[in-house]
Amino acid sequence: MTKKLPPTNRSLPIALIRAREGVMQPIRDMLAETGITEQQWRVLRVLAEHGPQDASTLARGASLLFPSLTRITQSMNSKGLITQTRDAQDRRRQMIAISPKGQKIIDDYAGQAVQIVAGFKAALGDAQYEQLLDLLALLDPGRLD
Amino acid sequence: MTKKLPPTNRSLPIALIRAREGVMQPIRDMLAETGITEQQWRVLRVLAEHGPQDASTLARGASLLFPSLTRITQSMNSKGLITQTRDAQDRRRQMIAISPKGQKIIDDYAGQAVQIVAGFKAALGDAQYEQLLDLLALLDPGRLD
DNA sequence: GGCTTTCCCTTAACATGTTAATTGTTGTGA
DNA sequence: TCACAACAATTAACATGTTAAGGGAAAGCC
Repeated sequence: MTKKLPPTNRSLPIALIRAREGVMQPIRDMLAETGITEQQWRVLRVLAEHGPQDASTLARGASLLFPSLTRITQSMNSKGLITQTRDAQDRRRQMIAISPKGQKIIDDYAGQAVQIVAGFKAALGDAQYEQLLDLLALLDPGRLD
Repeated sequence: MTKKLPPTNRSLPIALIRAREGVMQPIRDMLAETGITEQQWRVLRVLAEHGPQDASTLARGASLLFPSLTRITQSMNSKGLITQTRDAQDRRRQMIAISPKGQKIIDDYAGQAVQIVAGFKAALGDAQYEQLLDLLALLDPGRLD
């Protein structure tokens, strides 16, 4: 029995890509006027939610690969959105914190972001929305929070 | 009532990223030995499933942006995985077809790919798996197939 | 025909994803 | 203490994501 690939419109990886596309488009539109990218927005959110932390923790929290995070934090530091300080005890480790300027972006746009997500929630219905999050969490490789 | 952002671990965009990460990792591991990328695999799959087609149709089918597709097809053409011919009637249009070498990759690895997806399907259960695909389709911006 | 508009695709520029190699630091065991 | 493994972060190299601009070809209009 030669197993055949599912049609691409029922392919899980492709469905994930397309769903992400659909969800991100309005968010990207919103972020366009802030001058920051979607990933930089994630970094700010994680820092605002969990406070200052080292780069490894931040990478996990924002779901970014380390090399990406290195570039992103450099860029955000030069824009004054975050601060980076080397840990005194372990000089390999770097502590990253959100700056007032970064916090202001979060404060200014959190409302809009909530609205956008609320739109999707309404489109799916609360129950299905929560179930979707649950199912997605099952696919998450690092769900050890 | 100041609306607050949901915790990042219940954020839909982030959940989509993490789920995609989890699903793609084993697929990327498989593709590593083929020498092609995840996107090139998608292109081959769409061409194998739907036959030769112009670049615009292929871009939609493989969920790739046009500039990405231009680079990818150039690379795949030089590797002999696809063929590109300009349409005689409309010389703006480009027809793209899978080559025997490209088809061989599909044939050789389709079985493994099916196994990997079957693993996720088993982990979620058939019903939940299908429901996940349905929910994701609702978020797809271009679900006009 | 000549003009504009529209369409299909390509380039360009910059940011990120991804893997592998590298640098600087800390911990460890002989 | 000294060589060596383990660790945190960076750098490099290449592919893709994303937006904007460009270039050639077809379609419409006068």
